[in-house]
Amino acid sequence: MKTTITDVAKQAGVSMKTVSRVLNNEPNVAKVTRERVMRAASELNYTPNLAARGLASSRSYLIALLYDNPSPSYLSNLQHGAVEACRRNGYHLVLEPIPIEDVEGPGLEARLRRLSVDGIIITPPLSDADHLLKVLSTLGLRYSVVSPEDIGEAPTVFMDDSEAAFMMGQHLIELGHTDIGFVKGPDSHSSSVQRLAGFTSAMKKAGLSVRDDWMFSGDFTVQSGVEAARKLLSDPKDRPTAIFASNDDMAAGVMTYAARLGVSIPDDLSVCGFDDTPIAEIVWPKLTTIAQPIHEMGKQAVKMLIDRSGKDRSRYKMLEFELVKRDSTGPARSS
Amino acid sequence: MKTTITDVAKQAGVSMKTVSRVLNNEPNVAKVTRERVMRAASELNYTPNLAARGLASSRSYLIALLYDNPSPSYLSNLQHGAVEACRRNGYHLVLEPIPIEDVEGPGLEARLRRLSVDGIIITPPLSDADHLLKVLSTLGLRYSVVSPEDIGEAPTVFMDDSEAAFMMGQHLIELGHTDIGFVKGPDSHSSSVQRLAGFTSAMKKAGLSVRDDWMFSGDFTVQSGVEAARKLLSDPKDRPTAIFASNDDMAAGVMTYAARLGVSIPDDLSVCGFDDTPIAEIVWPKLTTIAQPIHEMGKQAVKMLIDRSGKDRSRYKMLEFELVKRDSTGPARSS
DNA sequence: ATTCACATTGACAGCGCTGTCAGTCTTTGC
DNA sequence: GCAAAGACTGACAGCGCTGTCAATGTGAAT
Repeated sequence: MKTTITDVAKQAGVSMKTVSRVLNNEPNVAKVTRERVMRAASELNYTPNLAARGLASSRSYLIALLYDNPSPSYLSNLQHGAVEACRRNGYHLVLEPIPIEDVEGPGLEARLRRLSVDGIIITPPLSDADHLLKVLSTLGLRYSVVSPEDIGEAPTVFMDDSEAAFMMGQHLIELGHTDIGFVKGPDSHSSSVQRLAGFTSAMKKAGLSVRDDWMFSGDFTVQSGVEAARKLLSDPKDRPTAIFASNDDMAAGVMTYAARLGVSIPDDLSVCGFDDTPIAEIVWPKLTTIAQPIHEMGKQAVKMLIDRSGKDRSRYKMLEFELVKRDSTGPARSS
Repeated sequence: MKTTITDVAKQAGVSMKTVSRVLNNEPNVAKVTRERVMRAASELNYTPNLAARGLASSRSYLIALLYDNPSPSYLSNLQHGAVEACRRNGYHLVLEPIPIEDVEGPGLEARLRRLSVDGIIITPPLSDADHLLKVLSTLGLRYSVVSPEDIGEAPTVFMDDSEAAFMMGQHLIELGHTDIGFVKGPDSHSSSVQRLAGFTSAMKKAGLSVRDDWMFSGDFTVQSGVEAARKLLSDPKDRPTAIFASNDDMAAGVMTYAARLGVSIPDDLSVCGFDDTPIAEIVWPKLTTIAQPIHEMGKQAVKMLIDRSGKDRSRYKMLEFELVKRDSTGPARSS
């Protein structure tokens, strides 16, 4: 029933190997031969058997995406980018959730070994799990990392979170704000650290200081943004005039709480976020934030895995972010 | 370097075939033998070669998820459910985006054939593409469908969109609303049709009618919700007191526009959505909506593919929705 | 004791493809 | 014109596993 390479070979009057060569775009096949084979293949509706190919060539044409519970929109963007790059090169993307708490566990190594893919993409927060990267290296698996930091010796795709936070800080400062609150992300994410650092350095450069009691840690959820806002805005006499949240969800939380309090944005309070997720356009007023090239990161992560021998041998790729000014930030009230 | 089944067999002092039996949990292996093999395998750190297994058994242990540009949170939920079910059964999930406009195209058949997975999951809006389902059947591929309608003869997982919309309609009516506007989704999604039908029937049952000029079509985006609200609320003298949007994004759009207009929710206007995406908790006031068991749908879709011979032979599975009452709907103003 | 069913095991032949290597046929350089 | 280099092609041996079928051992049934 199923047509094999042998059938095609017979039909085209050549050897199996030649058919294989044509199908894999190998050089050194005469043009006529190539065409004859192509025709035969399409006449017979031939479809290569991936398992057989994999067995013989020890390549699976699969790439795994390892992740742990990121925000849906982040994951979805990254995926799209990755899938797109995969498709363009004849690869497929398989999903592999790894709870970060399992990273140190015993089953991990077996699980990774069993994966049998041609390449693995590591996404935050897994990128911060040194142990994972070490195991991957030990097992000799190809992988690339999407990470806010360029660590280790694996191909890395990243964006300069720190620089972006710096620019956002400057944006607020240019608007005349001096009393700025900050909502941090969890310390375990290195992007949290980077973002804080960028903000702090912008403040320092402007000769401003960051008040400890205007700095709260959230966990990247809307709820934690609300909590942070509750504290930051507790004293009507002594409030920041701007709040920089480390991601959009927390910024949305801050805005929600401010609205409930009757604090008007951006007149009484400027708010900005980070990531440019869909919420940024949904909240009102629309959120000023940092747009990450997440889609592109997914693409690049795959490319670095596939272009094994390409000319572009750079080990890392830094992508550009964009400061998207919308309506949630405005000039500081001249009090 | 790589340990093969032969190595394990040697180490355990049995034949390859026996090792294979143990690894695949086949019956008729003596307990002692089984244990000896297990030990040998783990001592050697043996990992089966998937490609070889696939070639010999013509099974890939892969399941493909076909989708076209759904909302990130929908996709992500469904994926998680599907991946979870896959993992539990030793399968892996591969992503396969199919732009709906390609469904009728020439490349589709080849692409599907080439996929070589053990099962395929079709998600909306692809579930409405009859041609796609037909091709899959023709090719003899196993597939299951996630769809608001139970059509065709393939295993189907669904939720009663119509019933849910009916209940939401009743909810508004019970609150005393009689002037209700509706924001439809695109006609090409059968869920749009179902939701409208459910709403209409609730209205009819209460002896109310749906005004044509209070009914607008959106495309499931926030922006289209804004547009619809602009029209629905254009005449301050003659406005609906409640608006039922066919999904949360459009509901959020309606709320944003209402806020801009100074129309207070839920005092002046009740708004409700459908899907219970994360936005529902982010907007203020929080959105009354229908929670879909999307995660569970993903799981079931995989299960129906895998349990080929299970006892549970029912061809479809209807899952329960939940009407989540939050703060965006309230009693109609007694004018 | 003898037969028979069934549990347990192993030998062996591929699954459909690609890597290796060797063979033939053209070019090219001088 | 002749050798060397290159272009093109095919034979063949597996890749690592599972399906088939036959061989053996074991206890129950007669």
